[in-house]
Amino acid sequence: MIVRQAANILEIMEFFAQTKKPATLAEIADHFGWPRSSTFNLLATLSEKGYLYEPRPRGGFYPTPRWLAMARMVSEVEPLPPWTHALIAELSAETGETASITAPSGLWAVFIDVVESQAPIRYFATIGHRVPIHAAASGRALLLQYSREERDALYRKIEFRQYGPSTPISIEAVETELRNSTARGYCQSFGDYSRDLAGAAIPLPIGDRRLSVVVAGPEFRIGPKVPEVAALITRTVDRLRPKSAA
Amino acid sequence: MIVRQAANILEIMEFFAQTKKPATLAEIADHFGWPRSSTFNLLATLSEKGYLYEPRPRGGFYPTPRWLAMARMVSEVEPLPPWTHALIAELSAETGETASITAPSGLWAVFIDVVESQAPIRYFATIGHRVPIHAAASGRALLLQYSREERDALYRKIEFRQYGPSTPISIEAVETELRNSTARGYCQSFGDYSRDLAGAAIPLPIGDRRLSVVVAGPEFRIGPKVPEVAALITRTVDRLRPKSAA
DNA sequence: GCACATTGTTCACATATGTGAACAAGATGT
DNA sequence: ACATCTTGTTCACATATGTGAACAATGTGC
Repeated sequence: MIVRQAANILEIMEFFAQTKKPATLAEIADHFGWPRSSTFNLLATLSEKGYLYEPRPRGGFYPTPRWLAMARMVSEVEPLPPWTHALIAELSAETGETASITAPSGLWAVFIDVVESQAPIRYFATIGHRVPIHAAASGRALLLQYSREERDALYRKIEFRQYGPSTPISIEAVETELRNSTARGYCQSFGDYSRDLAGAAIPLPIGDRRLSVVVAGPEFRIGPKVPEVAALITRTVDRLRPKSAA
Repeated sequence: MIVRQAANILEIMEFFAQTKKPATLAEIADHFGWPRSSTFNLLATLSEKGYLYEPRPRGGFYPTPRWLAMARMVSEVEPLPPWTHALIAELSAETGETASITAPSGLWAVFIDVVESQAPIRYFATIGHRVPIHAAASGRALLLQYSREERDALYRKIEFRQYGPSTPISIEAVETELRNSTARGYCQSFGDYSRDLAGAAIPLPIGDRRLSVVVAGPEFRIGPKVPEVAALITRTVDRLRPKSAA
């Protein structure tokens, strides 16, 4: 069950992150098509808890810096080492595609850092974006770091869906693709989950954390270049990763 | 009406900001005394929206960097100039008390930046904290920047409560205190809102924004020194504020 | 390797919650 | 200064939502 009002306050914050200016109750209500009264309750709750304020009289609401203070506190734990951001920045610049770091989360691979392509047609992904762990290059690069027992535990929960023509829809299909990936030296996907999307990924263990790097873009553009993109990822990781780290 | 589930996800985030480590469903449910099933729904909602993930298998949930990305986006609009943080940092260091920048929000003054005292007994305030605009030194320093008409509009909505012996409980009492503050050169409060709390504040207009600086602490410690603290605030603002700015 | 304890997940129902309609307060234009 | 339009606020009721109990899956100790 999705908790509507919990989701709504995230929507409100995302709205402010986009518009980047104060908004009145009426504007917010209209934007989402919510009743005034419901919007009123939400804004009152956020204000009372100190997360929203009215910068100027009748000038509408805006988030307080409290969000930033809170986000900083949670993010200073286990921050990604700086070289990982440099890594995806460089990969994105070299390839012109979107590059990301992903982490496992149950049955999903979650994007925890993203540098977007600048191309007009591009893979639009944001931090927090999720893809099924077995049906994406990034996810399979995570699965490669699991033991067979751990993977089996996941497989039991997955309901295999045919997202696209090439989606692996059985445990065996996934395991086969993993073996192929090991032989090949990288993971790849051609629309396995998202239509028209292709990408290359490799595992990126850091300390005891299981992460992966992925470069992805429209199939027509990146498709033929997947092997060379994969090679570039490998080379760049080798160069940027400190020798001391595992 | 307070929207419970909206407030709850803020509670969850604050919980993570405090503990700074992943927590399982059971831990969170126990901490708040929530039913497992309700907690499950909340965590599922946050995960689905990309705000929570499970860093390692069966290792519990933790917020994704998406919070940080979002908070950064909203906060890069109208950031406070750097010298304001230097200002309260210096004031806190010099006085040993808590120093803050506040902004108006309807009937409240909201703390938008805070440097806490290091003393064991101290004014504990966080970014987002709110005090009634008419019953606190910081708030009155904001009111001084309003026109009489604007203040009247606020007065109509205030329900005057006797928070402490010295709380101004009428429009006239507030206006008198404002006139005294102007004559005195600074705003002060001795337990007007919070028991045992005293403070000094002055207006701090920046561009078209109406802000204030306040230094506050336990009455027994800061009480006798309020005039000299106020003088220190004024001097320090004069020194740090760029001459070009209004 | 089995029994027990703990954690995670589903579902039907009682009840807490969102909302439409009516009202109040401000803003806008003449 | 008045009438009109827009925005903000309250409240009672219909209904969407939280939750207890029962179940499943996983971890732990012997």
